[in-house]
Amino acid sequence: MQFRSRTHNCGELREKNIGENVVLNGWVDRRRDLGGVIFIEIRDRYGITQVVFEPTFNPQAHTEAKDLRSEFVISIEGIVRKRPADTDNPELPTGHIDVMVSKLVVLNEAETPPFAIKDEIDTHEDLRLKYRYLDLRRPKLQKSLILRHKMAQITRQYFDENSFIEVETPVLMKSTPEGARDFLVPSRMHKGKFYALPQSPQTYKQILMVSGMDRYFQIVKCFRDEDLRADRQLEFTQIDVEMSFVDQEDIFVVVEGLMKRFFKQVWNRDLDTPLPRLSFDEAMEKYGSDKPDLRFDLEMTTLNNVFKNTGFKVFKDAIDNNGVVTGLLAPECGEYTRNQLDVLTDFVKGHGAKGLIWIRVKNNGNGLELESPTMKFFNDEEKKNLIEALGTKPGDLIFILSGSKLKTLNTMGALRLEMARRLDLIKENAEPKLLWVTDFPLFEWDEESNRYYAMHHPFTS
RNA sequence: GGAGUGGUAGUUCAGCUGGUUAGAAUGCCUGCCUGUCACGCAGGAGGUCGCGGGUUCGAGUCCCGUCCAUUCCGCCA
Repeated sequence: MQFRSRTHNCGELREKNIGENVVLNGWVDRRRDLGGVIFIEIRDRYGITQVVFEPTFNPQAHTEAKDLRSEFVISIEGIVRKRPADTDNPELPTGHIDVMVSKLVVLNEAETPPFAIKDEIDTHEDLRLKYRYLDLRRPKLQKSLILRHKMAQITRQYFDENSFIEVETPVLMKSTPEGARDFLVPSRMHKGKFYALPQSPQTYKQILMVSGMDRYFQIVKCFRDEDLRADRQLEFTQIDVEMSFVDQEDIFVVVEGLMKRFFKQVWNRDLDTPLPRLSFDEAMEKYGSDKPDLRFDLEMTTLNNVFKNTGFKVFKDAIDNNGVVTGLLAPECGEYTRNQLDVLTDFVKGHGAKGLIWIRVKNNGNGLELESPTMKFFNDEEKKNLIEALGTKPGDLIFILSGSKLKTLNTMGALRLEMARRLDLIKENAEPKLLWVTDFPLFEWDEESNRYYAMHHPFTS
């Protein structure tokens, strides 16, 4: 069948094109058959354009258009027209015009798709993955791919401007002792032996530094054979960088420069630099995480000083064993029911805590009163100091956890995030809060094996 | 490796302490409709209730097993 190749994509026609004879190719996004007139929205990755079939203009095309269905791939030829008064669609960039069709060619028919090709769907991921080619037609996913492309371009340009060399490193390599499990590939030539897939290009980039390459980067796929999480895949891409003859400050400057450029060129936002910095110790004590979410204010407070002479055995044991007593103030949660508190107790138990101490803060007429099954273990001075340390008000709820330091702080950090979710503190369009976490310990004490083990370090892995 | 939650129409879900013909929305099909844009209106089709076993007069519903999905812990960072 004869048809012309496309003259425009589906996102670019404007009022200045009125009167032109154009050819569009794309997928049928939506069909509105009014009987006498048929509107088809035709979609490609650039956008959507409404095309019109009218029997008085072209009866044959109008008749053929009755059989169009979702996701048919079509080619249309027609005249760009200004839409009649009051029928513009301000939602579409192309919404001031439509195309009166003189010729329709169905390039491919389609079965009814198992889910709608639009952004707002709640179809389960397994079905979306089964029909990945359909899912990828959705504008949202197309935007994601385009975003990745754009960030890769920015990354290459930025590092090139700063004298970095992009080097591809091998994918089939010898196993190296990183933390995670290696993916293995059996070797045909060396029977019984295996290649490992890289968890990161760590060893190669160090060789490059020794070789005098001086500044290297790579946008590189890495593989870790560990159990999945919602935000964790077996394979992922990282921007890998290494520099010689530098100190920590130089690394901050280089990376902040890249982040600044991402924000500007991708979202047209100005990112203030230098970024705030937080030491690992401070991050753990205040937020219970080495990657704290600062988009909301809840902070944890270490209470070791408040309870340094306590008679409460649980706290005393923690403090004597170099552990921690940490508190979290949940504002205006004093009305939480016993049932809600039990759910939260189960939550921290799931993270390895033995239990959760909760205290309701009340007003008894002449001052604050703390109400909790645990209160009998605290003396008046401890109560007073606790109120002071947390700055609590009537109606608040206090949580306390105690135990070995990192584990307990981590658990409270998880509770902090959980409370933020429950209190809806993380707003949908909240400003991103970037920060550096510095001064990571090189080794961490492991209680179970009774030995130190190496912690990962943000600049080496 | 462990724990929780879920699996019912193409899709997303409802279905109470077990009880007549398993529902809704949307999608799909048919008809009507010349300016819609989530078009509208009328009608219709569509189900091995994940699978296997058990309890019961009777199971979508309760029990056991199993598979799959998902979230978290461990793990990883």
